[in-house]
Amino acid sequence: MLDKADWLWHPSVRMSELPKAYEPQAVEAKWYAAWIAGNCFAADPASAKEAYSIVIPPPNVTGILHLGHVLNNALQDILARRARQQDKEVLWLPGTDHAGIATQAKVERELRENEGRTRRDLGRDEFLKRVWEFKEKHGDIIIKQLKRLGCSCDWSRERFTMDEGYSKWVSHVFVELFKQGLIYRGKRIVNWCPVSLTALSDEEVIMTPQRSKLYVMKYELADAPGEYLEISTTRPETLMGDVAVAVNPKDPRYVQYIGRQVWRPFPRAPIPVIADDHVDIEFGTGALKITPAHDKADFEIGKRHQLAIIDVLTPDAHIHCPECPDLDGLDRFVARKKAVAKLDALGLLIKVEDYENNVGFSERAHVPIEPRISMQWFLKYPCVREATAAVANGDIRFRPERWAKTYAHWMENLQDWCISRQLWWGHQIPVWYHQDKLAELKNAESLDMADFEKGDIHVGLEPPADAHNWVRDEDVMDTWFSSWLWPFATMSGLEQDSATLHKFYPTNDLVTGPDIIFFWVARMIMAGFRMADRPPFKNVFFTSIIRDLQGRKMSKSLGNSPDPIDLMDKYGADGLRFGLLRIAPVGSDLRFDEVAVEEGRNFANKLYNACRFRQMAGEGVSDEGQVTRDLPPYHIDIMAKLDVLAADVDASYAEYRFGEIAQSLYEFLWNEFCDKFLEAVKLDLRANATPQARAATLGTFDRVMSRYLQLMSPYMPHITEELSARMGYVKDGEFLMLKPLPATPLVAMDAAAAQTRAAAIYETASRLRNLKAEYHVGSRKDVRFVVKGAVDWLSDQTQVLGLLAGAAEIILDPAYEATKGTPAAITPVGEVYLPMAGLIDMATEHARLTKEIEKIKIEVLKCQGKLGNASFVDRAPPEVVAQETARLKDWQEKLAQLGEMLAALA
RNA sequence: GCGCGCUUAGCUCAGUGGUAGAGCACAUCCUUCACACGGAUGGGGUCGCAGGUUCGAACCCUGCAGCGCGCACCA
Repeated sequence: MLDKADWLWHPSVRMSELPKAYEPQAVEAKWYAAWIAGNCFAADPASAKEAYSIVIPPPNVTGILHLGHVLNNALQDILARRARQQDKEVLWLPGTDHAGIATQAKVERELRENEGRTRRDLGRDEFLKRVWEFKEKHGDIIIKQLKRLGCSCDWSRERFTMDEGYSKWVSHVFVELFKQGLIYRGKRIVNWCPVSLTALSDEEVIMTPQRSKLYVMKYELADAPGEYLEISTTRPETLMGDVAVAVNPKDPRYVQYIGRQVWRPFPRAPIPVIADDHVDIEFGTGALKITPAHDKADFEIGKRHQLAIIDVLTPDAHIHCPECPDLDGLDRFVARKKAVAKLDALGLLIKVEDYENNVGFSERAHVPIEPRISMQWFLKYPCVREATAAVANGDIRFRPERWAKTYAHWMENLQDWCISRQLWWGHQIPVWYHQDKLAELKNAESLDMADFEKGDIHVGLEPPADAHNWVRDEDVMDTWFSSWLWPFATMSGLEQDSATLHKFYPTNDLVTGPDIIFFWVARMIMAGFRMADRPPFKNVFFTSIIRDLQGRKMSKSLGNSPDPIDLMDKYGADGLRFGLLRIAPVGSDLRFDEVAVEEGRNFANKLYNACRFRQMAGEGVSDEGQVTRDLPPYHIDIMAKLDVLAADVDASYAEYRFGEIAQSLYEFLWNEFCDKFLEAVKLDLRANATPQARAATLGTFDRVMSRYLQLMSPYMPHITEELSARMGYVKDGEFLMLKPLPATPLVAMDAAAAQTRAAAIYETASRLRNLKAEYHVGSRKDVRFVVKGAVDWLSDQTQVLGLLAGAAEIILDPAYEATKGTPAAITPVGEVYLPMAGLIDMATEHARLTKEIEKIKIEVLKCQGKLGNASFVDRAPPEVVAQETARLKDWQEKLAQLGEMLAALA
């Protein structure tokens, strides 16, 4: 048994003695600790209950929480908590990702800044030791932050993509796919990041429009001095790697040149003019220089024409060309300028045009990537057909559905995945090369099962027995090559946790951002089929991408990304969750405004105060007996509305319409429960109320509130748990979060008649308040209304109506003869009059109006002063000027109106 | 070039065939014993534009414009 003394509300502390404003911080920490102590988040694979599971999209192990995480994880928490209320056995499996490039880059930067050393200075083993230390130091920050948010993950099952068991799976899959012939090694053009010094997959390259230049130059024909071929290029710095000039065979301008040679200016050498269909006749001059080492298309053309490959760039994108000493060693962009100057000096530069083209940038290092030939490992995706079909036929359902199209399109155009990275932090490729064959293998064009079968390489989970004769491949695998196994591998170390896997795989819901649909979602689906013959999840919910109010993506460099921890300090975790969820649209991006979180906090406060009111109003003597027709209509009405709310919430969950749920919960509590019901029953809670009325009212309150708190619990778990405990809605030692949802509605009878009456009273009260305001007695409590032609049941409700309308008395007078000019309104309960006699004394009213007019005149002058001020009009934002202008107009109208009233009095 | 979204009040967004909505902001009133993180009242919208379908269109269809995103190409 857990010790409750330090966290449960002490009975001697009454609500009424508590602060007027809800203070979430202590409450949230207290309940999170209680849930952990109560083992509330643990998933039991042996349970007989229906299983419900989610795996967390693992955040980067050294990352820190941002708003995207908050939205994403709040949604998962809501789903997990809702499933527990539906009495399911819930597993929300947490963990972190080793994030190869990101983490390694962080440690390398720290190393450089603190010690002035590089990873190579340390060597692989020592460096990896440092990364692990870094991970130990920073690795649990984001986990702690998720706990602060209230996430109900089964922390006993926390996994890391480089855990021993997990790593074994990664290698195992590599070995399997290699033996299946889907993984091979080859020399290809890859996306090379010259800062991270590694290959990248196509998905890690961000195409960005750039303002650049198109250079037009000319190469002299070798057999016809003085005759030139014009060529356009954006990359003159690579021309030392040119091995040909290509033209389209259908281009009449150039047919005569095909098969002849032109002079490459530097290093000066003759290169052939070749014909290739790839060349676009329309573009530039229609002649294309071919640099197979530095362009993907050129590489293909080079292969078709058996051209040589001349690599003129180093891995960090400096020129390597000893034959051109003036360029050798220069950075690629410096060399570009120099090469252009050289061409110009040789008289070969014709013109330079401004030109916009797309340049691929490294996702992490934010520099242009370099197409580069290198030896890399590639994967031909497995189970493509099954994975494509699963989404197309609805076995896996995407929400919003339109992402299925994006997925299908990508699946149809799959390119082999470059899975090797020239990093140290990650899962090292489980391939060993035989010492004797090393040189040979290094230069091999490709490497696959054939080499394995010859015994030249070893591919396996363990090193070969005679390890000293073998050298292990130095590369590690792409991080996503481990994350794509996440749903499966987290539930099964190599020593299979078959019970967990059996109970909780496949998972029910995946909640993630649409930006990683290719990186992660699609690949997980393929891996799921490959590993378990089944899709890894049934539903994928794609969250909104969070932007700032200007519509820009949140980013560290823009500084437009609020720290969720600050927001939780200010507004509480519940306030942040609820506020964010309430504005999250279904299919589009979300523009974040801190005001939303403030509203979340305000809402928590409203809820807290509604409960505080109930506790102040009476001890726990509530009558929760049968709901009968004898109850006042307001009671039946609010209970019926609660039933509708529960049904609406249910339907919205089925459609994953989370914002709608939050909105319904918000409106019910604020507009229906507090503004209407609580106001209508206040009389019954006063000291002079009958004990029966009082008990009935407390009974209705408790029935509605206990169910309401339960419905709200997944969104605002802490405050609802707190209030349920304090109000006695859950027993000591039990938890609201584990309490199953009620199976039956509150109101079994037909509530229509009562609801009609309640609605009529609320509607009438609103009309009467309106009437009062219109006649400038909005704040007066001493008004009397007279109802003529009242509906027959109104006599029972005059007190409530008076309270709601802010009137001293509601008089039913079928024979009432209103004096001419008496304010009146037609209401659902009859004609209502507001006799003004005695309400307003001529002299006081005259004085009031005069005073009012003086005040307004000053305001008018103020506005006129501002607007008459040229610098204000010039400098203030247009909306402020418009606002002032509108204010001025308002004041002037008011002034005129009051003037008329004053004149009428006199 | 292909595809997908979006366009409704000053702002952020709901609203899918029947009298235009919410929150915030704004204006006025109220510190009345749950809550000023509150209550009441009010002003404010040719629902991007143009056609079409319909008794009736913010909603369905077509076209156009603007904004955003993804993919492909880019010498």
